Amino acid sequence: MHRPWRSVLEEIARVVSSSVGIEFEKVLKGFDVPKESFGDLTLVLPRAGIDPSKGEEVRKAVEGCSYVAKSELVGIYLNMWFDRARFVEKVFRSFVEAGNSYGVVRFPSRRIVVEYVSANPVHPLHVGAARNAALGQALANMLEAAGHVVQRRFYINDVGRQVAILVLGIKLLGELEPPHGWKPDHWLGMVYAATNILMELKKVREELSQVVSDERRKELIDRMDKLLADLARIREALPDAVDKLIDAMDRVDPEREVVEIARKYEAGDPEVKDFVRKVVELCIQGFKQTLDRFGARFDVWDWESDLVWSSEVSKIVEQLSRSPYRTLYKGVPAIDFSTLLKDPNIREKLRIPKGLEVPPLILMRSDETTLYTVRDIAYTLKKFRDFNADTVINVIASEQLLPQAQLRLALYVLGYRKEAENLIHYSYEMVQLSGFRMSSRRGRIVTLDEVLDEAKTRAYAELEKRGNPNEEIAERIGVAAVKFALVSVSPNRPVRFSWENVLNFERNSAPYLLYTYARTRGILRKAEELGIATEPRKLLEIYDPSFANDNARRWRLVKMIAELPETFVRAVENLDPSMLAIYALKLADEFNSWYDEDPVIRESNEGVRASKLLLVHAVSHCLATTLRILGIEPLERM
RNA sequence: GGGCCCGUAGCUCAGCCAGGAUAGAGCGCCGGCCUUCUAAGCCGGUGGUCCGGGGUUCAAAUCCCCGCGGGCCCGCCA
Repeated sequence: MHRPWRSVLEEIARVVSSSVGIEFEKVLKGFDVPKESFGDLTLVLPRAGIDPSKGEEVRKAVEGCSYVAKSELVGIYLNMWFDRARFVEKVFRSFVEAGNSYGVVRFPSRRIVVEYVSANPVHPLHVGAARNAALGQALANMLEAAGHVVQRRFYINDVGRQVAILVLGIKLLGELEPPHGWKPDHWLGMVYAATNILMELKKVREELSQVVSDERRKELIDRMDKLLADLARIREALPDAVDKLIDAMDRVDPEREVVEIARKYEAGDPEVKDFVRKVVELCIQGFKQTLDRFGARFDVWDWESDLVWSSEVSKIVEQLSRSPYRTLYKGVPAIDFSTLLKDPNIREKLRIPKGLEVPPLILMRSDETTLYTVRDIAYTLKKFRDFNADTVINVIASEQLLPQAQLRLALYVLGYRKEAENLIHYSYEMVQLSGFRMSSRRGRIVTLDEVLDEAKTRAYAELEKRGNPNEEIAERIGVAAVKFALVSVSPNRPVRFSWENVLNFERNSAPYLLYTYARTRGILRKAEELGIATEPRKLLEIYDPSFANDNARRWRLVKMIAELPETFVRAVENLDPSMLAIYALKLADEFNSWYDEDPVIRESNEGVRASKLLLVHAVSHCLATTLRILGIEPLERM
């Protein structure tokens, strides 16, 4: 395991530990990276549990450590300057020896299921799903890099009202073939929204036909206007279909039909089953195109309906019904968690916030159809079972906190304690649109497809400006820009979507990182063309370890190279890939500054040039490693 | 009413979980740098009651409490 930074710190900590008799771990915690003028490393004495009066003693001990060239005691701080040449040697050796695996640290391997995206198959994926996809893939990549065995799953929510509404729309339209030029999920999304709106309009009109107060009447008319405006927008795109739906809607009782479709589907009625599956599959087909483009891959696609038909869900209902926590809630069977939640240990084990009140989990509707969270219990168990998983991670927006808590509690009640403890709700805040609220039911969404298209267009324009337009490269840059924008902010901070934000191509962006990487590759390529050896092992034979002695930028870069494994460990422990994104940006910043003032190839001293080339290799590798984890494949040229 | 998350420069965000020395980037704005490894770059300048108030501490953007503002949730939806 190559962790140069860590091993240097450990060496110093050992010396300190034995000199003052404070535990090694405690000393390690006392280290901090100070401002540059204060050295490379500082030991905050009180934090390490060391009395500042013993400072001089510790300082003398530390000076005996081979990596410390100089030390200075300033108040409670013991500032240390490293022996740069020794440190450089350590870092370069680690880098070369580790080869491709430098920067990632293997953890004890676990089997982990990551469920992500799992968008409702009734409309195209929107920017919210994109954040999920970006986070989920980065998370899965990161865990894999850490040595875990990861399985990626997509849960197809084909049971329930939403799909039934879409199916009704398709049925009324009488065709399951998107018009020419339409991506299937986009078309279905329109049909879904139109059907939804028409159903609501019908309800509003019915209420209006009865006697209601003037105030209510005003409200209803207002709502009707809004619905009509949304409908008009859809009609612009699909006039024939909408007209046909308007017409057909008059002849049916849509509410009844929807309930009927949902009920028959759950019951496994062969005809309905066949038709619903066809519709949903069409939507999934559209999803797959987009997800593929976005780099979100899945090992398994699970159909929610399969769980219902296989009676796995009813078994859960049955088991829960026998539980002592069973109660009646508004006349239907439910599970009451309130007694369970009085036990603070259970709360802690199941990671349920201390003040959170969890409402009862209703086991089934009065018409005996199933409910989402109950179906999810069966699904969770399936995920654990199928993959023999140690951990299951659900990447789901924070708005689902409550049902996810119910899920863990229900597993606990069922006796699946290990599963309950190892089910992680990987929560993230949603993407907000400034200006308007997305509503898939109204057909008002910003789709991932249009965001990616726009990103590509902008990247293409930029490439054109530089005189080498290239479709494929534009696509990769565009997709990377969007992904990075969504994954580089920490998950529990809401992302405000704006085109400027997501399609930023300047600093703090994927294009900036890709550009920087391409620069590193450019140097190595050019060196080879000039007949300069660039093979790291060869360079290690002739390099000059003192090349950073009098150069702040070279030195900073070496330290940053040493830092990657530590950043990686922290990112894995916190399940936070955004830490890697932040690291990559800082590394790129430092590299670009260095690049500008300190030429590599024109360096006349062979040893120094070898050191510089090693540094370029290392930066190149660290950028590539972080980018790949974030789901971005670096480009050799831009 | 209760809960979760967020509040740091005009804007977008690091730093907070593991408290430490004058709080960091980018965008924007102003001014420089392309006969020298890719200017999607570099250098300099501008810009901050770290939402407010208490508390803990030798030390608080960071921990605790109380407020305020914003997003989300509290459904026989998913």
